[in-house]
Amino acid sequence: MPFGCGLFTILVRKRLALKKLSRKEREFQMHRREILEAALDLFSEKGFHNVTMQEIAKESEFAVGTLYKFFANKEELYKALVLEKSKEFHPTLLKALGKGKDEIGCIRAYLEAHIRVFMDNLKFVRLYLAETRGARFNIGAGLDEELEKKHKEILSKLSDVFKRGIRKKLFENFDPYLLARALEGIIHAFLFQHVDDPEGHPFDADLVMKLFFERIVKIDTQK
Amino acid sequence: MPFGCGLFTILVRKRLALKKLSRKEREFQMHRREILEAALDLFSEKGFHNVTMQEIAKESEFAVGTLYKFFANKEELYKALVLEKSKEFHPTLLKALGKGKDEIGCIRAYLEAHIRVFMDNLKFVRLYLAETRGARFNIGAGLDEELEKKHKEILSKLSDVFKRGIRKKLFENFDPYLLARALEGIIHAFLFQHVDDPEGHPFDADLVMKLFFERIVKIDTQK
DNA sequence: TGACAATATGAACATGCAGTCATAATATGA
DNA sequence: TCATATTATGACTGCATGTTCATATTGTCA
Repeated sequence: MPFGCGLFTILVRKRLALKKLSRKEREFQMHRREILEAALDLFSEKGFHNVTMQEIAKESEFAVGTLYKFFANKEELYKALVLEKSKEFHPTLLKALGKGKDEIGCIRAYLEAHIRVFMDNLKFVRLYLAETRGARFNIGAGLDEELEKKHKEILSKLSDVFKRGIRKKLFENFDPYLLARALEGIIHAFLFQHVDDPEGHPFDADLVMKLFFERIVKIDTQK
Repeated sequence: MPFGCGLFTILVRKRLALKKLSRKEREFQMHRREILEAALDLFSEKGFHNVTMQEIAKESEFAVGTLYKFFANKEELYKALVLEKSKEFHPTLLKALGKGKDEIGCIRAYLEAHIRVFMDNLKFVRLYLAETRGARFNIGAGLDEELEKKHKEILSKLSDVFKRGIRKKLFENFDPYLLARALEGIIHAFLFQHVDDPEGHPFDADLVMKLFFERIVKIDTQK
């Protein structure tokens, strides 16, 4: 029986999770991570359907059969990759939203966290955006729902911040949810721009704050 | 030899393009369009890799072999679909950019055209955004370059408008290219929101204009 | 109407790849 | 060191699907 399966092992792992991992378990997790890392390189470069298990095997220096000791199939491998990475990000972003002194501070903290986290993980961002935005054609089902839920949660918390700001008369009375969407849209636009051409138009949290919050027209020509 | 190939036919088609098409030619184009229409339904629903030629054949009510009379292979079919649709949109958007009285008017006209065109073609928008944003994993090469060029052209013209507005002291002095990106980001964010939940948060050109151009904060708490 | 050309058809073929499993390699511990 | 258990391996299999082509169907015109 392969390591890491079966009821007994699950119980053992549960127990160990609270104390410390056995060498076996550490190695198992290490190998798992190596596979995911190799898979990330390939998937982010060529997309789910243009990567073969052979390639992942070669890149990670395991045999094809070994991959199936860690993941039930290609789809599960992909899901694990996207979901586990996302689970690192989402709490960071959510936490950041609670860190400001006032509502503007919260938005700013969120922005900074967002930019930092994404800049540090550009390879993953390609995958994440492919799943979050655009067409999510990569897998059958299961990934969508889970990611969608987390994404909605962030949008919801973000619009709560806007809502509070509006109630406090800090912000103009726009639809808070659309404000959240708009902010996200600007961030993504800049991230894309940056991915396309990292040297081109540098941007940071300051710039996004100014663009988003300050008025752009000087004279009032709105009808 | 299938209809529509060969030097002679090309010359004939060229001549006819100026006058009118033969019945044969009209039928050929009609069938071609029907295939593309069926393919659009399927691709926009399931993505390039999850649609088979069999399915396209069934949906379009042609035989598999017939599809290959119109398109060299699956990839060419997909390319034709995306490129031809894009070629309808891009000129509309570009033209709209020249239609305003002043720079704000141009942006407004662009926005209205953008929203209208996209709303009328939601099925295609899914594909377009999958190719334009996010990961463009669908095909080898060839589509990317052409679409990218057209997309850059619009961004460039859009930032020219911002540049003129800044020079005229109509707009604050932001990087015009980033303004263009930001506007596009907001539009896309709202479009996505709309695709996800058409009843939820309605938006129109007015709203985007206000969100983009008007300041959002009431009191000045910027650092 | 019939003879020929143009076009459509879908069963069959070829290929690529996800997933398996008998065997090899390695680790364990007596 | 050896017997046994554990884990890794990659050649192989089965299937899905893009593409072809011999045949059937339809259109054309005398």
